[in-house]
Amino acid sequence: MKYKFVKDGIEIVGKEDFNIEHILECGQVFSFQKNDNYIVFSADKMAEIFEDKNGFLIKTKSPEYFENYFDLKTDYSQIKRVLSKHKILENPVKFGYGIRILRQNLFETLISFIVSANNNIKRIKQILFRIREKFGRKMNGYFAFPTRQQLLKATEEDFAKMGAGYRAKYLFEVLRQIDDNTLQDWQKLDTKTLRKKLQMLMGVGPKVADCILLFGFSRQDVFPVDTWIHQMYEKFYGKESNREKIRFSLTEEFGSLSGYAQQYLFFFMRSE
DNA sequence: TTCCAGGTGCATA
DNA sequence: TATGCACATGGA
Repeated sequence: MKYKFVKDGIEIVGKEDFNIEHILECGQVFSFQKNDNYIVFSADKMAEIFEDKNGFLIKTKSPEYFENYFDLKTDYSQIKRVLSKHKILENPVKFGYGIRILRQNLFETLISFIVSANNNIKRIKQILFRIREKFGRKMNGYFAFPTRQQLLKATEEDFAKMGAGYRAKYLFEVLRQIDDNTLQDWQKLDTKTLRKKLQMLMGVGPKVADCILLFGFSRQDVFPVDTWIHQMYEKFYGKESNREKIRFSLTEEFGSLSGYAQQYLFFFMRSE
């Protein structure tokens, strides 16, 4: 995929490997709005994405940040070629052709996916927007995602009032289990060790850990198994199984491309 | 009214 | 190690 930096941001040429609807609606991210165009918020940055007949314009004041965020240097055509050879992924890859796995802010990803547990996407988005509004820095026309220091001011009741439900306690606790540098420091760990570290955090089990690994730490060798993937697996492979076995089986099958495979499947399943 | 949503923590055997 | 249950909330 070709892209270039322009005056207002980044210009994406072509539509085969970049589709903003696929990217934002495939369940990997919750902080975005759809008006006439999509607007996405990440940490304290924002971008508005415009579509024209040749491709897309990522309008932003932080082009380098969003070049990384949208993973523009990775060749998704190649990934899709390999994955399409798996029977189960043939249609999902066609359907979600424009998906890219985002490289999201670590702290924001941690908080977001703790909120996501046993919750639905619409409500997850609402809760996270309230957290931004109440504790994030006011920017020009939007709110930044709060830093750990800002969120330390929140009480458990504050999180509950914002709709977090029983996860309010997890949020309150996890902020005190890490310090300001913990997640950055963990980047040097291998995936298996990092996964164990994450699961020691309050509200972080196998599924949430895998999402943080994939969408925050860019570890594409993990395969988050949620209710949708669980359903899909039992339907397609025709056998009952538990999440841990499914996770093992699918990471064996897809290896270093597990995370990509998972996103095409998840997006496809949810569309049906 | 009951079920479900990108599950996890905790008690129990 | 594995299983069962409780857990906030709101839409279908």
